[in-house]
Amino acid sequence: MRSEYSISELAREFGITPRAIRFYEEKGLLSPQRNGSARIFNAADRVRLVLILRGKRIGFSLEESRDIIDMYEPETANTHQLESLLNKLHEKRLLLERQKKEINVMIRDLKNRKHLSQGIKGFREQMSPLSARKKVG
Amino acid sequence: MRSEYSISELAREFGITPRAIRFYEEKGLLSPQRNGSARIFNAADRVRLVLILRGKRIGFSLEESRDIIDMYEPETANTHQLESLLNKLHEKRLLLERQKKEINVMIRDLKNRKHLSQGIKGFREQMSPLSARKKVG
DNA sequence: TTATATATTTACGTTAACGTAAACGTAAGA
DNA sequence: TCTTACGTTTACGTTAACGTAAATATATAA
Repeated sequence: MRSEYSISELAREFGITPRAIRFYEEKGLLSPQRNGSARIFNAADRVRLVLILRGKRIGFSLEESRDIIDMYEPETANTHQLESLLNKLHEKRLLLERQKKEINVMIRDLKNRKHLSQGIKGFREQMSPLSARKKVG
Repeated sequence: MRSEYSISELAREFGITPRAIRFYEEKGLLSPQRNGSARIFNAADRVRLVLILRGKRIGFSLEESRDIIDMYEPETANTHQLESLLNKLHEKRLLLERQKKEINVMIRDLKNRKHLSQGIKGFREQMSPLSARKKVG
């Protein structure tokens, strides 16, 4: 089994450009060895790249992914950091759940076109309690 | 009940800056009336702003939100467009569900730290079927 | 009258995540 | 030897969604 990869091999495999990979290195998320000036990626580098791309799909920035990657490194991972990362993941999940609910609301709205009749009132109470209260005070 | 708002009133109410509102207008998502040079927003403008902000929370770009807003306009909304918007919303929901699943995987991974033992193999089969097949061919 | 708050337009700055191009070196194959 | 494919570094360009600042106008309260 292969354990060394060129930059274009990895790029092809993951459907990204060499430029992207170099960019990740520039940002400190990768640090492959060199053969002269050419980069040589090993299995560990490859895993890091996988984590970067997974992070992207989840909607993490590269900065956030960096933390995740560090957490996957046995040496670096301390319990406190692990907890904080788990918290971030939980928050992200909550965010996704909220977004999903909002989408469901919109889909329902559009399907029965409620907004044409009582939409505005609905919006008021749902999204801007301040203005709803303004009517009273 | 109020039916006209200044730019700063809306800004305060929704916790955004006047600049943001002007920007939305610049992008064609709002087109309030004017009193001389000063903008005057009515109830309909307000609803559009609500939709913009809802779109943002869902994770839509302003361009995408523009479509949504148009869809909420009785005159503009034709059945075909409505269908396509619903499709976009469904896709977005699918994306969110996929992201949630990936997050759950990461949380589980981190909790029992599976990646330390069989992590790399797991990644291969899960994320890069091409390379998994490469081992055979 | 001066200060304060509000409004406008114009325009340059900022962050993220690369894209794109230039200028160059190297190795393999026809 | 010429082309092709791959690699490098440097550096400017791009999109999105505003932030920030400057210069200006207007109204109102002290």
